[in-house]
Amino acid sequence: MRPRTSGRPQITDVAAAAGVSPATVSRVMNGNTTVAAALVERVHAAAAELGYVASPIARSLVLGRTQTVSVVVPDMANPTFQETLRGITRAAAQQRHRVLIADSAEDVTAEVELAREARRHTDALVLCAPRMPDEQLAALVPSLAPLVLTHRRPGTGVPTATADYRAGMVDLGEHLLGLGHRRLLYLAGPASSTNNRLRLDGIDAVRTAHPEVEVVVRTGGVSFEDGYAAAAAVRESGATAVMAFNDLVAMGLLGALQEAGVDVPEQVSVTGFDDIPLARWTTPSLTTASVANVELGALAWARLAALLAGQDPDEDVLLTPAVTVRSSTGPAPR
Amino acid sequence: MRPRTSGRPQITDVAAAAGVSPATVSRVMNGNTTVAAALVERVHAAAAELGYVASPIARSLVLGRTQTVSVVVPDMANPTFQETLRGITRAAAQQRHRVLIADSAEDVTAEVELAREARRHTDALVLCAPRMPDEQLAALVPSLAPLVLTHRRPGTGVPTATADYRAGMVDLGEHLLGLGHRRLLYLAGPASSTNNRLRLDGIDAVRTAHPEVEVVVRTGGVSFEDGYAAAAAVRESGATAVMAFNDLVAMGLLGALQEAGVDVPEQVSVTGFDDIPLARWTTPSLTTASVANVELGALAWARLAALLAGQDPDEDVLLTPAVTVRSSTGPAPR
DNA sequence: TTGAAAGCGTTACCAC
DNA sequence: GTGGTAACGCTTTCAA
Repeated sequence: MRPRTSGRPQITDVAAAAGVSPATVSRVMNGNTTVAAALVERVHAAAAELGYVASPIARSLVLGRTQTVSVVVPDMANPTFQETLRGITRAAAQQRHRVLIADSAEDVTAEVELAREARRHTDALVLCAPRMPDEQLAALVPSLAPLVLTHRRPGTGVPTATADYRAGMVDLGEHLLGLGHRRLLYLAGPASSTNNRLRLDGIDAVRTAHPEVEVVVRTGGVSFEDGYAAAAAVRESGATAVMAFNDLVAMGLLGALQEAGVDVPEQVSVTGFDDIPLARWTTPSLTTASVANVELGALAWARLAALLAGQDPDEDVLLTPAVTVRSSTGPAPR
Repeated sequence: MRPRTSGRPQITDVAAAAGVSPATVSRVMNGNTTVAAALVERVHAAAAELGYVASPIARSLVLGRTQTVSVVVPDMANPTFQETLRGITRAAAQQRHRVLIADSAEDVTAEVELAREARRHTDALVLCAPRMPDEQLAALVPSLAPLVLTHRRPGTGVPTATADYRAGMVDLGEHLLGLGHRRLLYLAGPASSTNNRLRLDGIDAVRTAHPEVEVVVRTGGVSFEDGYAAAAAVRESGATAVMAFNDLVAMGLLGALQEAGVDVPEQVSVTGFDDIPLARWTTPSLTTASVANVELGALAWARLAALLAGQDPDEDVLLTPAVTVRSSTGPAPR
């Protein structure tokens, strides 16, 4: 016979101490009301005495659920995913669920296996901004369900919570046009990125709505460094307003322009995207499109919770980013 | 008889398909070498055919381990803990361990219960910057072990990985003194915070080493807003150099000073602490003490891994923050 | 080398 | 109401 592996008291210990059967202890611990008050009392006393808490693993095995969900993010260092993860975690905690986290480090191959793995250990899965192509995702869905997506467009039949990047871009564009700008520059993100694609769609919508306006697109990037490096291209372009792919790029650009003696917003207006916490604190503070990622996370959890409860999740979420006007945009020069 | 709860193939299915016993399947799946090559072959084929993967829950129950550890952080929105969490997660993933995350939202009461809860579900626990007092922590240790602490001083007998905030403060002070500053101001963090206590110790060390230097202490805070609000106090103090509790406070101060037309570093030098990702991108860029939190996380994992393997963890980590000189500090005026 | 069977610690069905 | 006991899906001892 093997020695008892855990030093912790078990249900049989409590049962013996209370002079009842394990079944009764289980009933009491789970709040089953069909137990005589006297026994309930004795069981609680015995459990408290021994410091008994049921083994979650054993419960998971018999109940078929872990009360835990997994979240797979492409990059834990990215503020967007940090916020989303926070939203999910806090919402899940409210309903006594735990969150297992997996970071794919932007590796598409790893992402697939990580998702499978993570899902196996938990009851459900949130894929944040999955990088894998639609077909691959669609093929995975059955084995990953219950599944919710964030930062990715609906279309796979999976409940989704994301932001309307296209609309955000349009709104930023309109803001700049309203300030009199007629020559805009979009510093694009990675060509392969869905979110960049959506922003470009927004740019196209602006072009269509305002044929008199010129919108140039240049490759920018995703990071401070990329934005910093784009300063030269910005100055050459002759644009009076620059729309960066995200806040990081915008901040890098801001720094480079300042160093070059270019006044923002007097000479050039700059917009970001995302409204990361620091956007408010740059000099000048950054006009950007605020994406409510924490809320997005909470909404993703709500859909997952519905799925777990066997209910139909609410319809897909498409949060419209709010244009937050700060000091980095102003009237077009001259 | 209950219906089979999971739709997934089980070990008995594979055994049947391969014409062997479940025991043999288990042995093959776990790489036990005492199985005949022919059987190994057949089992692998059957498993692949059925898409069999052993249930982690069932394995956990019998093996007594989950291959999962918990990390409790006081605030997921805090860059320090995000970085530490990332360090832990990535290091753990390398050794095929998962991470369960819990956010106490700076609630000391919740922290204790959260830690207990999290630990029950996993093999071990990392407490990041636990806010609870020493005695309470010491009392909890037995029930939480294996346990590792980050961002907290050793002393409880628990393996610890933290940064030497005192030394960082001293080094920042010396940097400023080297620039000719003779009147410094420290914008203190929360009085209850251990990390503020350590920084104050550093301030005291500077005072002792340089009796001719005046170091004023004012309550600052922890956030951008706090730093922004401290600008007036800074100007009144007459200090030529300000040491902020952290980068966030320093950035808020930078913004307020800029708005007030105070030149940094020409009129006032400013230092932060932590070197969060954006410190490099403020204008002017921020001189600060860099704490290698990702590395700290990895080191915490290493200690936890040792504990899990039944080995003695390496000695406690006390990383010295590196003074990173950027543009927010310069020679004292006049 | 292989298989039977006894756990791992619960829950829930079925009797009483 | 309460207690036996068969699952839950796996690993590992023990025998053959």
